Amino acid sequence: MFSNYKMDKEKSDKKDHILDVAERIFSDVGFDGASTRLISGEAGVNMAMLNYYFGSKEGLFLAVFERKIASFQNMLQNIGNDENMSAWDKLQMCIDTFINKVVVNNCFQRLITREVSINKTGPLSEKLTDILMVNVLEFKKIFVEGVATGVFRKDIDIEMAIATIFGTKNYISNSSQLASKLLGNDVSDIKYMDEELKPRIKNYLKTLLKVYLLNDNDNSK
Amino acid sequence: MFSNYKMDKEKSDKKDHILDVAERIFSDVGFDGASTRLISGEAGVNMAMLNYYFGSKEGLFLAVFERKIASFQNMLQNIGNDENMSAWDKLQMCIDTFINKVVVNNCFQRLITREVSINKTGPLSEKLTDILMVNVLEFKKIFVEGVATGVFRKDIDIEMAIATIFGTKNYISNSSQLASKLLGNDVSDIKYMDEELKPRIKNYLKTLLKVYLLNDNDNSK
DNA sequence: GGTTATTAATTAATCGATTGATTAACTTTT
DNA sequence: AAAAGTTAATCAATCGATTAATTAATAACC
Repeated sequence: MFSNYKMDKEKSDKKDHILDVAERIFSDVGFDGASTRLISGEAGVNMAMLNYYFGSKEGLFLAVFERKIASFQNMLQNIGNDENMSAWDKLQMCIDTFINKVVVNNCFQRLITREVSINKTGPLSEKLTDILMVNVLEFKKIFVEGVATGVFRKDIDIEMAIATIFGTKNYISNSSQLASKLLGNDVSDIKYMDEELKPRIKNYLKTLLKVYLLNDNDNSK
Repeated sequence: MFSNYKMDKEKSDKKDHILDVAERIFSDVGFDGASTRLISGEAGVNMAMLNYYFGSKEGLFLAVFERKIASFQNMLQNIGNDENMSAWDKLQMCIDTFINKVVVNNCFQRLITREVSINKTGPLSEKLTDILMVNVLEFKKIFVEGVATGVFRKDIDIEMAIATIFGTKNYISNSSQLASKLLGNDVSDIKYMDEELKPRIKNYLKTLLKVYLLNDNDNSK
């Protein structure tokens, strides 16, 4: 009983540790660039353990992916299902959640964007796309609600607005080098990221979408 | 004399052909995914020719890159240096040029975005970033001019607006699968791309930036 | 409860395949 | 004859995956 529990916990700890390391390395150098030798080496386990636990390199990658995605989707859905908020409030809150979450895990988000952009029509690429679509659809639901309730203008381009939210964020967080040159600051500096860049992105996106989406713009303010 | 010209032309044709093939393959499967055997095979040349002409696989990649980027940068600069246009007109024209150019070569743009997002601090990644920055700075110049001439509002976030232009476009064009699901159409369908999507992106970006940037918004229209 | 059989976990060594690059021989052009 | 272009063959390195052997943990049995 006790030993059973202990054993399960240790095993899961070890798996989690491998997933932690794999996530970091995948994010840094991409799927192709991350060798199983490097991952197992930095995780301090034998190379064969990766196949023993996850079947293959691709299985390891999917395990990393699935572990990561769950919590974020739950947060979005909880906001979307709140009855007491207007669509605009929901959208603002989702943007906050999105920027908070995704800037912390920006290396992981980079990984996803990169792998999805590869022209492979394999089950891996399909699966990644499907999971990303869940987030997209959460945003879309809010936009549709906003139009239906009259909070948003009727002539907005919902799909493009979604592309702007995700695209703007990706552009900043997907390439540290480019973003650092554009912004004149080191975006890998956590202090700058937390105290300046994150609030700036949030504020910008809200201001931008406010003038584009809302019916009752008060431009004098 | 004559034979010299002929020879140079044939050689350059051959080189160009290799670059054409390499560009397509690099764009489809990424730098790591593209083997020199595959490239040379599809180009119909011996594998050793790639090293003979371009020194290495990385040299070939840079050659592809540099050949591609020149014409686009010239177009942007010509627009930016036009004395007879307002900053807003320039920006609109740059957006048109950008969407036209980049949607045609979307696979190539995808390649750049992907490779730049890899956390390598090598000369290749640096060079890619530098070349991309040239385009970014062209846009920035227009924004700064717009603020200085009073055409744009003074409280706009220039860097973020740039991120929105590039980011929104990238989000649509970097993943065919995701974009197709978001838009409900096959974005790899050239007819749909040319007749519907491209005008839609242009119109959206102009409308969005107009309400965000301009001082004299006529929202009643 | 102690001993043994069974299963799970882990290791080192190695497999075949593929990678980018190079060599030396050969052909064409100058 | 010299130089440039081109080829097939091969290099060493690395890749993901697998094997067989060993150790650790669990179950079964007397």
